[in-house]
Amino acid sequence: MTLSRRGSYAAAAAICLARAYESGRPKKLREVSAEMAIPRTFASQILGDLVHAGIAVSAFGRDGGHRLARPPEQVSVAEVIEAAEGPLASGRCALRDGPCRWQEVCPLHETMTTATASLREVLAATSLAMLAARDAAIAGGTYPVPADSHRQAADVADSVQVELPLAAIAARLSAATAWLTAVAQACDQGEQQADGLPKTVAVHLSQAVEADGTQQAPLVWEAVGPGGVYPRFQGELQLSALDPERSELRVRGSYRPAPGTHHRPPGEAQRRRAAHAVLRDLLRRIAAGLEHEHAPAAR
Amino acid sequence: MTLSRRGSYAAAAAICLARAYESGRPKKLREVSAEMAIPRTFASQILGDLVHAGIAVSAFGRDGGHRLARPPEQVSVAEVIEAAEGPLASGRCALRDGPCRWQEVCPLHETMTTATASLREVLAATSLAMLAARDAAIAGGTYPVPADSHRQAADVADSVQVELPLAAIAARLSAATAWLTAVAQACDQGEQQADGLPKTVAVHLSQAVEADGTQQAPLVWEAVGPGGVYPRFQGELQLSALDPERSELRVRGSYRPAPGTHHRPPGEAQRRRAAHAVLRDLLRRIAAGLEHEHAPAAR
DNA sequence: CGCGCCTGGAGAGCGTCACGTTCACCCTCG
DNA sequence: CGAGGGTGAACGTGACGCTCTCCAGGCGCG
Ligand code: FES
Ligand code: FES
Repeated sequence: MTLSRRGSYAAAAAICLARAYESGRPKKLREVSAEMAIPRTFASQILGDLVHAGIAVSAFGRDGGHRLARPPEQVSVAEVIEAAEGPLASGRCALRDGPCRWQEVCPLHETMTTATASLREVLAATSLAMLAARDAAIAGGTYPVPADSHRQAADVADSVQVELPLAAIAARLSAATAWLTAVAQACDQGEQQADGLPKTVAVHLSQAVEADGTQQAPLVWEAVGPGGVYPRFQGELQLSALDPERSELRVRGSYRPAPGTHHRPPGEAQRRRAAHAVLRDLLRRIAAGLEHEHAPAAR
Repeated sequence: MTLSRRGSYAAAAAICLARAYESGRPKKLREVSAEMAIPRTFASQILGDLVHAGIAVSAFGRDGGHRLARPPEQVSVAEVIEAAEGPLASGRCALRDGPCRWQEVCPLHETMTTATASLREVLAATSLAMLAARDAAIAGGTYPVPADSHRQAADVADSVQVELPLAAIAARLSAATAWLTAVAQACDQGEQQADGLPKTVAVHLSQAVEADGTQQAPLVWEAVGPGGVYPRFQGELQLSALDPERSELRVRGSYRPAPGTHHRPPGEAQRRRAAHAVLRDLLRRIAAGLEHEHAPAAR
C-alpha cells in the first residue's frame, strides 16, 4: 500500500484547508501550492478532485479559493485519499479479470475483502482534524515521538553468528518482510509483560546495498498504539561473511523501550541494558528462524 | 489496494503449487501456466520471484519443475504477494519524498503505518493451505456462499425519494465509498441483534453508466466474518430525476440475511419481508445522509 | 565418458496505458 | 474590461505487462 503522488498531494492539500477552516475564508490556490510544495497547475487538479468528492467547495472571483465543505472533524482520511486515487475497494477480482461476482468467488476474495476493509477502517478512523492537530504538534515540537526520542533513546549495537553462507541469508532477507514482522512482534510481546496495550507492529527493511563485502540495509521497527507512534528501533542491519559457511549478522542503531513498562524514566545505564537485551533477543530470534528454515532445504 | 497482474499471477501460481505439494513431485512450468492461464514465458518470471523469496524451489532436468519450499500451511498470502509486488510496507513517506525518518515524521505517518500493518496482518493470517482448501471447496460446490446464495437469497427492490437535484446526488455518490460503508455498517449492526459476531463490512459501488436519463451502478454490499464470506446484497442502484429538484433512488437486486439471526431457515415470505425491511432501512439512511450533508452547502 | 534432450533462468526489448505535468481557456467581481 | 482565480483538455514520460532469445543445469542413453 503505497500512496501515489496524487494521493499524497491530496492529503497535504486537505491538511492545508483544514488549518484554514477556522478562519472561515477560502484558501487561494497559490497559497496551498506554496505551503505544501505542490506544483501550481497540478494543485488545481487535486483540489478539483476534492471538490468533486464533496469534501471542498470552490469559489471564483476576487475573494475566491477553496474551503472545506464540512468541519475537519467530519472528513476522514479515507475520503480524501479515495477522492484522489479512486475507490480503495476496487470491486475487481484480484485473481481473475472482471468484477467480483459472488456466484463464483475466487479463493482470495474473502481475504482481499477483509484486507481492504481493514485498511480503510483505519483510514476512515482518522479525521482531518486529527491530522491538522498532529501537524501543529509536530511543528511545535510537542508530538510524542520526536520529543521523547532524544530523552529515552539509547544507542546500541549487537551481533550474532549464523551457521549459513552469506548468500542464503541475503536471499532470505531480501523478501522477508512478512517474516521479520512476525519476529519483531514476538519480541514485542515478550518485552511488555507490564502493559497490555494493543499495538500494531511494522517493520521496514529497505533494499540492501553492498559495500566491500558487507551487505547493509536500513531497518526501522516500530509499533503503533492508541497513544500514538512508539518508534522502537531505527538503524541498520549489516551482513558479512565470516567464512564460506558462516556469516555474521550485526545490528546497530537507536532503540527506544516501550512506554508503560516503567513508571519512572529509568536511568541511562538501565535503559542501555534493557535496549541491549531486546536487541539481542531480536537477533537471536532472527538467527534461529534463518537456521530453522534452511535446515529442511539443506538436507 | 488493488493487486497488479504480477501479484495475482503469483497468487494463482502459489495455489497451483500448493495443490501439488502433497504429491511431492515438482510441478512443471507449462502445467502451472496452463492450469492458471498465465502466459508461459511470464510464468517463468513469476515463479522466479517465488523462488527468490524462498517460497518455492526449482529443479532442472527431466523431472524438474517448481515446488513449494515449505508446506502450504507455513506460507502466508502476504509473503506471496510481497514476493511479486515488493514490500507492502514501503518505508517511504506518504506525504513527502524520501524514507520515513522518525526524527521528523509527517502527520500521516501514524495512520499509514497502522493501515499498512493492519492490511498485511490480514494477508499474513491467510495461508496457502487455506487458499487451496477454499479453491477445492469452490470447485466442489461446497464453499459456504454459493451453496447458500440460491437457497436463502431473496430478490427485492425498493425506492426512495430525495429532495435534491439529480446532479448533486450523482456527484456525491460517485466518490462516496467511505460514507456508504459507514451507512451499510450501521444497517448491519441494526439488523443483527441476535448474533454478535465481529464482521467487516465492505461496499463496492462501481462506476455509474447513464442510460436514457437514469444513472445506474452495480452495487455489492458484503460482510466478512470468521465463518467465511456472507454476501449480503448484490444488485444495482438506479438514480433518476423526478423533477429538477427531486430525484428517485432505486435499488434492485438479491439480498441474503445474515446467518445466525434465525435458528431455522425462515420461510420464503418471511425472508422477503426481512430483506425488504433491511433494504428500506439502507435506502432511508442513504437519503437522510444525502439530504443532511447537502443542507449546509445549500444555505 | 560424452552427447543430446528436457527442464528452468536471465536479460533485453517492445507496446501500452496511467500518471504527472503543462497549457490555453473560462468564469466572476470590482 | 481586466485582473484574479479556477477548469478542462492535451501532452510527454515512465512503469508495467508481455514476448523473444539465448544460456545453463540435470538426466538418460549410447
Ligand atoms: S472474486 Fe476474486 S477477489 Fe473477489
Ligand atoms: S513520515 Fe510520512 S508516512 Fe512516515
